Amino acid sequence: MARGARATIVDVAEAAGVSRQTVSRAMNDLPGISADTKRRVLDAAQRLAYRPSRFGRGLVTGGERQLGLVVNDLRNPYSPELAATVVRLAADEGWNVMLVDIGLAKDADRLLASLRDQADVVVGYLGERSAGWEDGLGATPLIQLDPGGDTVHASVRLDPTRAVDALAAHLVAHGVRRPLVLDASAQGAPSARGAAIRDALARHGAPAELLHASASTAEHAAAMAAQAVRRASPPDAVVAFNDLMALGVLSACRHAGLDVPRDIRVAGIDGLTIGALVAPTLTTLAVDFDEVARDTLALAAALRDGESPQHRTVAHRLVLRESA
Amino acid sequence: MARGARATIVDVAEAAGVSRQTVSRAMNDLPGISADTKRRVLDAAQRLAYRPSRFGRGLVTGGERQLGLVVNDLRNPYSPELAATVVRLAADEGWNVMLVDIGLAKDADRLLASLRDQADVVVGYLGERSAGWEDGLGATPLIQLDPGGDTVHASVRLDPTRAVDALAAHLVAHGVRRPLVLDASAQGAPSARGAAIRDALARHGAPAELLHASASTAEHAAAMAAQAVRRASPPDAVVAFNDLMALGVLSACRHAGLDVPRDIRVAGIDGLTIGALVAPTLTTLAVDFDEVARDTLALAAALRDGESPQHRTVAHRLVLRESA
DNA sequence: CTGAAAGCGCTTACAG
DNA sequence: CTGAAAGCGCTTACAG
Repeated sequence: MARGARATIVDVAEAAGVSRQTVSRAMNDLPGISADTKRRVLDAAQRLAYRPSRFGRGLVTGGERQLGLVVNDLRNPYSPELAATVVRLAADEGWNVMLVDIGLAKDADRLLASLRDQADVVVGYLGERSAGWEDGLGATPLIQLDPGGDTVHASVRLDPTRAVDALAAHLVAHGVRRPLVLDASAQGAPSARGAAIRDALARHGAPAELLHASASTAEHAAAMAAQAVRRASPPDAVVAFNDLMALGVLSACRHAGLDVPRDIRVAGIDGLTIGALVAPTLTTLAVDFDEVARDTLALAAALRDGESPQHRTVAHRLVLRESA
Repeated sequence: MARGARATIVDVAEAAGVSRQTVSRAMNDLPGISADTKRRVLDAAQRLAYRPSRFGRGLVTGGERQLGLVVNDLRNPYSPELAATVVRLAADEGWNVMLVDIGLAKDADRLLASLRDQADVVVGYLGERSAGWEDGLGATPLIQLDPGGDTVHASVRLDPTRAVDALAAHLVAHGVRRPLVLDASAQGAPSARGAAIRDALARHGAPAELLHASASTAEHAAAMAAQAVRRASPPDAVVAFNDLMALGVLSACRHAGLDVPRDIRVAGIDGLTIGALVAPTLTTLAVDFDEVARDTLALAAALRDGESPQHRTVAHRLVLRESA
């Protein structure tokens, strides 16, 4: 055994004076080995700090299933809430989860290659990088989470249609007449959900102004909301692209001395846990993370077994709280 | 190639009419292959949906470094904030991160075995499970995050001492006389940080009442705080075991019609991002996640290279905001 | 209860 | 530019 190199099964076999497969028996709690021999082997293993190579073992056993989970920015609580659910359910079904934050990555190419090589199935939000990723992943199966357009890959989509309609009806019923939709999209064009909200409000008789934030952060949203509420004819409701932005809006309203929901109503999208902790608690269109995670794992299992890509859809649910 | 089985390098070689190492050259963008041959190989690979086995490759290349990150409960934002930082910095240094939530796991044994086999180094909060885990991990190196007592493993500790003292001084200077420490610990005995806060307050002339929550959730904290503020002689400050509990306290105060910080001051520990978004913004003892993650990765690299376990300490920092 | 042989899927020298 | 050989570290039958 070379100095500094990791011990292999052969090193342990030599140290214990047995054959390789006897070492394998001892390490894996297999039958057909005397207690005495087993102890001797385990002692030698410990002495050499022996750890079976996951590659050697995986080559013959097939290895464990590894799911590559790609999120956009773990600093938005949406990502960890989803990741938490996926990690929990994945563990129950025997998948390991390799977590990759593509939003913060300096070296996206390396991460991509890493996912391609290390994960059996990749699942995630690719956003506008979809095209490049689809190439970079090669033959590694991909499940797209809420893809913008059509996709040849498996996908789990979110459908806000019904919840958006319910929210619009609720707002209008409570007297909202000048709603502002605080959208977020890199290109400056309305996002799909931004457009859906605007359309629903219009249908219910309260045409909305549409504003675009260049980044979907609380800070951006707070800054834009602070400006909007200072105008001569301020909005009487703000529906934000996501809960994080809605929190920023709440913060701006508070600093502007506005009472929510009396002076202005605020709603977000995502259904983050934190929305129930803030003051006022946040009305939102909630995603059922459990359902998304379950669907995702079902699709992943199918892909891994060589089945063709499937598609699922999860609907948002209107959760009325204090803010709207 | 068997029906349903994954294509191997040999299948591609046969389909393309070349040898295995020519396939390897094509797949890995190595030199010494004609453009024509390469295209033919890549075509065959695509046709067969060929994906190089990470085990076959890892066996000869040594494979990528895999860090097993163990968190206690991803639903507490502390875990994802830490995970986010670790994932980001780990990616920069070429580590993959396998994320495991031990708090939510049904089958901790399987997860442990999985970690032992799949990760090169395991890092995490083991809490009261330390003993069992240390055995279960076998020879896989472990870095304990903020271990309670002494440990033979590498560790990154958090040290609240100075920040706690600064907080106590601040509270007392602002007239606090009847502080309540809302602690959390499974055994009902004061936690290390609970005791540190109590001692610091006593030193500064404001002996505190110590209350134990059985779980460190916002809900538990809210319930206990709601009771405490209803008493004849309510506390004039609450320092919570962590930010999540402090958020629960804020919520309880709000529902009780108390103004924070005028009627009662509230502080937490952790420095969660969300603390800056709530109303009022939360005073806290912040952990520098970047420093923790950097230290962790440094220790992990050392362990992987066979060096002996090291120990680091990261100090909390008092962040004064509106709530105290 | 123990061991000799074969093989998992890949890459790395080395020949040609 | 291409291929035959060896070997990475393990487990799975199969003999004894």
